[in-house]
Amino acid sequence: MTMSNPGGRRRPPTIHDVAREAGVSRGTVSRVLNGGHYVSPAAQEAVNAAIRKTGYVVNRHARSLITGRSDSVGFLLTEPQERFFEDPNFNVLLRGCTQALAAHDIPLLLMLAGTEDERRRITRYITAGHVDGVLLVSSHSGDPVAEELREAGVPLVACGKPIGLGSKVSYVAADDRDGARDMVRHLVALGRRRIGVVTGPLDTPGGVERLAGYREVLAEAGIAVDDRLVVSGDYSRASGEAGAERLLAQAPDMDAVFVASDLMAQGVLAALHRAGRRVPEDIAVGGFDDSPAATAATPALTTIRQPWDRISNEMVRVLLAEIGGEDPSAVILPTELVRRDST
Amino acid sequence: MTMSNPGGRRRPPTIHDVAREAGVSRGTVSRVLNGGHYVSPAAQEAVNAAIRKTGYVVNRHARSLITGRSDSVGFLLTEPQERFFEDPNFNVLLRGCTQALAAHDIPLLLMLAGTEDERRRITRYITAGHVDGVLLVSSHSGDPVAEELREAGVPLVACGKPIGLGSKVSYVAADDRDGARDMVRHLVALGRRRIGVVTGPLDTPGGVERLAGYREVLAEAGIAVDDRLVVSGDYSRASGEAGAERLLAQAPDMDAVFVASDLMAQGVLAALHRAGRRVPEDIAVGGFDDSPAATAATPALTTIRQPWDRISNEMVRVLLAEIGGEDPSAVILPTELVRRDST
DNA sequence: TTCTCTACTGTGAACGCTCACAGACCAGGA
DNA sequence: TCCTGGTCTGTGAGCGTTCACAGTAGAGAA
Repeated sequence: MTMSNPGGRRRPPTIHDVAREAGVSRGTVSRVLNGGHYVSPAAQEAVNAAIRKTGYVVNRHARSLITGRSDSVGFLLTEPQERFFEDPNFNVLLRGCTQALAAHDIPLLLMLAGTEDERRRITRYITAGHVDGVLLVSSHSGDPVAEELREAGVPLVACGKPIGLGSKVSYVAADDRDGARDMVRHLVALGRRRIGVVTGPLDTPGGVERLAGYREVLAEAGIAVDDRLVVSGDYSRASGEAGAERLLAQAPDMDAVFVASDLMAQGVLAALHRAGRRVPEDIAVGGFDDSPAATAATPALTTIRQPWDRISNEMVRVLLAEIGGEDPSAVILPTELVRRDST
Repeated sequence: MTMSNPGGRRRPPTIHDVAREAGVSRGTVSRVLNGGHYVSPAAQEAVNAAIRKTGYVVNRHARSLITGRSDSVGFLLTEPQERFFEDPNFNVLLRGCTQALAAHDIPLLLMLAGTEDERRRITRYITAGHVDGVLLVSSHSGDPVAEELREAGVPLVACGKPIGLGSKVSYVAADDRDGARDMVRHLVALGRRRIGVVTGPLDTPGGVERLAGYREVLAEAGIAVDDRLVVSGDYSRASGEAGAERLLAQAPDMDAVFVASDLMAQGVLAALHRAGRRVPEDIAVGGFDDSPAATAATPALTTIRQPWDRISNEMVRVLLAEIGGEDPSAVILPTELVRRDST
């Protein structure tokens, strides 16, 4: 075996090499590459054979240079990163998006905008057209990146309803309110009446909506809302622990608690255990997310399953549609109650 | 405010626009962009001002087309993905690499090669020169992707020592054996003599080395190795649980157990709890990784901290060096014993 | 003065691809 | 017969950048 370029990387074949090999012109090869319209079957076949023989792979830089598209999308994280990387849902989302994009042969660029500097750098990078669109993961309101990108006309799909922005940005979200309703109805159906809640941050849609669902069900069940039964957390385990302690102090007769995330619910379980309350006998605990934390908890957590696999698929679908010229759209996906041992 | 292109994305300024604005030629702008050698201070200043004024950002596609470099690197995951995404260390690694690369203004492309199809597609993509180098996360041996990439001459840095490949591939790893030694010495120092071990998969360096460290310390302490005290897991929580049950059945007098990952250790704790053994009174448990699972466990886990932040930094450093033409190199980083409540 | 050397600058020519266009060919209808 | 319209093909131009090269100007040496 002879090596024309030992130890290094060979000069890859170009569209020209393929054309010569197939005995056709560059134009014909290009047409085959882009859908094969207006190409005779004979030419089609010759080109495909030549591509296989030469091992040709299209040079995306050259293509992007002329088309103006980059055929890649960004996955942008604007939260303080620890929180998201700590969140098991994030993994599922990232994996799902990567796979859904891979099916379209589109690479995913991971971008973290933690500090102000990074934020600026990334905004420039994106608005310069280095990605065709952005999958945005940032639930907090008032995110300047999202606003800037929207103004620059960059196709954008958020995960969860962005509070700060107008209605002109696409998003995909689980039906938080309905999920919360399901869980609280479940607790009510178990005969519980002193139902506490540990909400998420109230500047996030998840925080607001899940609390709203809780209130609605109490109202429809004719149970008065007691402010001592409502505390807020920040989705972290520690905040769940602190929240449960506050609830126990304010309302010792609590017989159930709806926690707006599984991670917080883990903290709640720890606090209840420490306080000597049995779960679910004394206090039933319902989580939200159906993350790995739910099954890891003792007892295993009854929770609301968010359809993360579908969410990531929908985010990609909506983004590609928007890149293709369609108008922004919102997708709300249903949740599901998963009953385990904590209720 | 007038909008030349309302609603859409403006045509971004080119190097030509900058040159005109600054009253110099394309060449001079290009020189400023690439380090500023052989450029007069006056021209330098004029160009920088023009860049600020026009909001110019270099078109990486055009640059890549001519330089042959892509100025991006791939982060390649060849494991069955669930496992890695379940692994908290993976997050830290991914985050660390993204940040370390961002400091060099290099985007990270996330690539998952789960199925055979994906593997082929990604190999083609990479060898076609769409990334300058690859950060490889795959601890199992016999990985065909790594071998193919190495043969194609693609700069490559593995996380953990790749078992299958020759010595010609760079890697960065924690000192597994030394970490295991520290933990087992710690258990011995506590007076434990019937020390079990739940290893990782024995086709991974982590599996092999941590077991070797365990054996070394027992030997140096004059404790005979008892095969009934050695079981293997696959780093998953469930396998830890199963492993602990097997250990309890085979060696009921066990008074300590070294578990090769925190996630497995969580499973071990659950099994011990179910069996009515108190930790650490009856059985001391030592983990490995110092992942979030360690602090989340009850009791909080004594473990070996892997320096993931340093690992990701080193991986990026070594990869960039290799892209720059340096020879492959291996980096081994020290671990640290973190004492908590389980020992 | 003239020659050399260095610092600096501008100008084609690529890089590999797509796109618009023009032309060739063949069928069917007038 | 000629024309029309569809299918198919090749060609030149150009995307925005870097690179090699040629050239200019000024300082210092001969």
